[in-house]
Amino acid sequence: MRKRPRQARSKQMVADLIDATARCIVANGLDGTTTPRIAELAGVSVGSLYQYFEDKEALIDALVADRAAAIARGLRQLPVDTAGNLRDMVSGAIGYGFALLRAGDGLYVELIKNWHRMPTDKVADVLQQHFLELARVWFLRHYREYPIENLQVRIFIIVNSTLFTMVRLIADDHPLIPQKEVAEGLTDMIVQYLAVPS
Amino acid sequence: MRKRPRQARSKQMVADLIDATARCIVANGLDGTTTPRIAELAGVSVGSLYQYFEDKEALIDALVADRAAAIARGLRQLPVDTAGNLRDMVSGAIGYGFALLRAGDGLYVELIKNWHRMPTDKVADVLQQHFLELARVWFLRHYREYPIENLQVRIFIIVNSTLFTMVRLIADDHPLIPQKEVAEGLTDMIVQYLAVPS
Amino acid sequence: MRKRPRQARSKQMVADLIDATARCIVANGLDGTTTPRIAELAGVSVGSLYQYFEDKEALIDALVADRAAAIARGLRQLPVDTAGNLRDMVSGAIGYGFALLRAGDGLYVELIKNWHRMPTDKVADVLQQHFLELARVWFLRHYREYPIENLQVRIFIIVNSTLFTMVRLIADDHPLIPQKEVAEGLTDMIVQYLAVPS
Amino acid sequence: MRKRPRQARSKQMVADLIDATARCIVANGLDGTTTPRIAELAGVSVGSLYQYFEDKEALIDALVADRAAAIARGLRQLPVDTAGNLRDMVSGAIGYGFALLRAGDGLYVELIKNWHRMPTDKVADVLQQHFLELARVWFLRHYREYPIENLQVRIFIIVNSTLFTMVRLIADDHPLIPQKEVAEGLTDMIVQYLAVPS
DNA sequence: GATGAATGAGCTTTCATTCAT
DNA sequence: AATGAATGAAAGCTCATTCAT
Repeated sequence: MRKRPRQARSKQMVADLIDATARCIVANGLDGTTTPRIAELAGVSVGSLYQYFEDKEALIDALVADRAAAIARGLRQLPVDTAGNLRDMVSGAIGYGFALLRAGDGLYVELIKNWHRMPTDKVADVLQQHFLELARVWFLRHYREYPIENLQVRIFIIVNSTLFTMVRLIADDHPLIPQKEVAEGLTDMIVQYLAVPS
Repeated sequence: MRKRPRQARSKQMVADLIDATARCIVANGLDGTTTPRIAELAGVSVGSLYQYFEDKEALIDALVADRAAAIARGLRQLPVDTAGNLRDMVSGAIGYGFALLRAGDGLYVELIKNWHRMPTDKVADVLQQHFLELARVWFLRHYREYPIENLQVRIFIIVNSTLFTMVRLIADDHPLIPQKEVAEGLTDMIVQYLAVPS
Repeated sequence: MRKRPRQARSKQMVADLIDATARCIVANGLDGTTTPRIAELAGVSVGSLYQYFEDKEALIDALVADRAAAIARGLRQLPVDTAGNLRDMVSGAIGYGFALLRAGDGLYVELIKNWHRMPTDKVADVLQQHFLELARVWFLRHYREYPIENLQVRIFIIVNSTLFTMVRLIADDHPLIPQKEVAEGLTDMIVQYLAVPS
Repeated sequence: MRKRPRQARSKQMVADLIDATARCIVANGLDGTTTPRIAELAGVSVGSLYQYFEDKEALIDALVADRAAAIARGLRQLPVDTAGNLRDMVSGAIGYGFALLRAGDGLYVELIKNWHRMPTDKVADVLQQHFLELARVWFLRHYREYPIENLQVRIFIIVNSTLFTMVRLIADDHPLIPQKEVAEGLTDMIVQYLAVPS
């Protein structure tokens, strides 16, 4: 960001631009997202866009950071019963994940599809961190001597496996497999993988 | 293809163009792959490119089809001991997968990163078909009444999970986790997932 | 038009582009009229051209519409004595037509030559409408029971005959026949054709 | 023509190329007529095309010359009763003209539409010459002292008027006026114009 | 600060023509 | 003579970015 928006108006402008970027991606896809279109959707001039953001990439960066934070907030506020059953936790997380991806008119799906063109894969990082923490707490309660350092690898594998399997399913216009079965399959796989100490 | 390559020279040209496309993708990424650059790398004029391929997309299609066929051939020629141990089979497949992705200077990684812009996701399909067949044969030998229809879902999950976890790891310039650990983790996860009948 | 010209500068730009298009057609013919050439003649970049016009066709459309309107205006302001002699009216119209076609350095001739590639044949339509109206008024005054519905066919024949005969004459670099004789011939033909009720 | 085709095979090739050009224009319009397409339709290579014709223009020239000759032949073989009634002669000629234009799948219409891009307007010349001759004979029989030099102007006007009025009507996909009425109108106009000595 | 007109490099694609075979 | 692969200039058009107002 070129300039810290100290005044309310500036903050509003930044927020508007990020929001317009999201709407533009939803409407036109990432490839169809152009700076003139974003500016138009935000109701400001292209010039203003460049007043607040170094370039187009910075704007998308900001959008991703924004959504990553929002997701992190959402995850933190999710009531998690760390005393409960592992399968229920995993199943719940996967259900929440599908719901999240289906929401936002495909914004998240489009962003994850294009993760390699994104600033940093902040969303995946956020999810990785969150579930790592969650798993840590849960295992601390249930298996006192669970090898924690191993957990990081497992979470990396689980988060990426789940995320991209979900996206691949959703992105398929005529999927041969129903979402419910994939959700159950993923749940089975994850629970078994986590439950068996290496 | 616009013109069927009848003569030896034509066949060479088609092969050169596909090869140049591969090198261009490796060198410039899919977004940086332009018709002038491909033509230059192939050492021919842009016009020649369009003598053999309807458009840029057709050229990339041809590359993908070519590599998909090569991978399918490679997989078929892989010595597979269907009488053997499941874990060894899975571990071997994952090792082979990592080797394949590391080879070709990142061409496959770049193609899989951009799966949603590819002709059809031929590579993923090839892998899915192959492993589905493999698993079918193996389970027929070892668990006579394994629920086969469920296998399709499992293979979908496994192929996508593995593929994208691998790509995400390789695409990360400074991965915190060594490939060996991810390979072992994936193997664990898959073996357990496959071994337990639902 | 992509962008409505709100500011004076924009209006000037649109006018300049249309003017440059006219000059380009005059200088290079319709086939030699390209977007780079138009932009160069207008003294702006190609990009600017596309800020104001959807595509090349839209620009040519605008030029034709502009000139059609100008011609319509010119025709309306022509002092017409509907009480007067038919031959004088026709003769005057033909003289005016020749003068118009000779003016503009051949722009009109080039446009009419290419009528079938024009937006709609706006120029011919304009002329047809105008002369239809004129003829209607004149005949209403002079022959109370002239078969009006027949008039439409006659005007169609007359306008096209006259227009293309004139253009063919003017387009001929070394015509064997002087314009004056063709003008008189056309006048004779039209007057006789109109005067005799079917 | 680069080279006089002395041998039968060469003559055949030239004829084939001209025929292919005609078919190409009919199928793709003049703008869609490219040398590769012509060669393909003729069943020869582009190289051969350039062996017999200087360039694309020369080929189209040849086609026009060929058809002009054919039309001239057709006209000469038409039984004309120079002793007969003028209106019948004109009416017959116009009917013949419409039939000719409607025939050939639109080749003649396409050529006349693009007369200004044609070698020379050979077709119009042919028609002009023919009708001039015809008129001369007829008038010699009926009006001994008809001013012949005036006839040239009249024929010029009549041929162009008729030709382009017809083409404009045929080229209109949804003409408001039926062909029959235009044919009658043209006949009326021409007969009156010719009948009245200046 | 805000604007939006203006830019221009660069992309994809076409096609008349040539020339080695 | 015949072939057809190869050429490359040139077209239409896009869009991230700048800068005068």
